[in-house]
Amino acid sequence: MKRLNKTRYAILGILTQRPMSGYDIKKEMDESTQYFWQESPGQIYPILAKLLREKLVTCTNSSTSGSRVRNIYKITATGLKELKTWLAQDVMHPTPRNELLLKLFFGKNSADEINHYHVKKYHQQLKNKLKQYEQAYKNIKHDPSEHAPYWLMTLKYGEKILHAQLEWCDEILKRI
Amino acid sequence: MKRLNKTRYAILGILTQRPMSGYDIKKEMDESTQYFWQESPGQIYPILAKLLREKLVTCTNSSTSGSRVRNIYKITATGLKELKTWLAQDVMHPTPRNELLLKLFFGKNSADEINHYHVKKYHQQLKNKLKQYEQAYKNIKHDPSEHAPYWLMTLKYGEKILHAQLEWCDEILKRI
DNA sequence: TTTCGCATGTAAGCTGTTACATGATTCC
DNA sequence: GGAATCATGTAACAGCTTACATGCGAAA
Repeated sequence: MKRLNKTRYAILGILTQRPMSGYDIKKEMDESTQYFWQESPGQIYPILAKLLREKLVTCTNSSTSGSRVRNIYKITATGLKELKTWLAQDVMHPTPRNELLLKLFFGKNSADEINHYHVKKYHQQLKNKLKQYEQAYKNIKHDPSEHAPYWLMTLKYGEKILHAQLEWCDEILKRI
Repeated sequence: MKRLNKTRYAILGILTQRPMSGYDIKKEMDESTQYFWQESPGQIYPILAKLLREKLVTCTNSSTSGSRVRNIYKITATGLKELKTWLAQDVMHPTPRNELLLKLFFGKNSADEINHYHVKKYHQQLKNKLKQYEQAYKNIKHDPSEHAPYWLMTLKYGEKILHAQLEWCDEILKRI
């Protein structure tokens, strides 16, 4: 089973919203998908060039507007088709690594103050994240985009998980 | 901020249970940490050799027992010290990628039957996983190891998350 | 004028997986 | 005898991050 490049689909997907530059794509992801999908510029630019060669996107060089040069990419009909094909394919669910759990699993070798500290700190970070989710929720609710219902589903997922994680922290902190 | 190799600590941590061969380490992880940490043989063997060179483990070649050759690795005092240092260091919490959420985020470009299918299938897989967790829970409860309380904490985490994920699936399946 | 954000890209390097190679032993 | 499992390893390469290089325009 070969691994296939999902970055290309993430980029194509973002481009269904509107034509964008590589820089815009990065920013867009930082504002919307950052809790379950991130890309670095070192990935985006080379893959954008590849997508262009494969004619899945077109590029208009907007140097005409008097301001600085920006490469604006737009998804093509072929690109949209390729995206839809991928969307219909079965999803892989690899178990992500969790460093906190690994440390806790070996917790016997550590002082319990240390184990407690790790969980406590995690708890604090989760609470901050939850606030950001609540803010994002407000923003999307007023978004008239047709995509909004789907965005809400992914947000809902994050919230549910966060609450479960917070509950777990509370229980663990009582134990150690 | 450089990334540091966590595989070495996973291996050292497993070796605190008892001396083991590379093969055993793999099996041990498959049976205990597989829901939050996995390693492939292609990682384990080279890193074991490296740990040996750094004197964090020792190796006794048990060809004497008449059976086939097995390299049994044992953690040294230095190795244990290195493990403990790592255990005390702050934990990084990178957001793992989630392909299902990415597809759902782009769900507007897909038929809703497809979106529904993905979530439904995920739901089924989660239910199977939950059964495995319940089995693992029973096994650990009867384990007299001093590590057992910590193992239970990681298991608890998995259960909490699973329930949250299942709930989310139920809600989403009503919507699409 | 100098700093910051915009904007695009490249190169190096690490992590980790997959696939392959090899051969012994045990069980049916 | 043949299959499955035990057991150790290597090579190729995909994927991704980090750091770096470059330069424009706007604002302070």
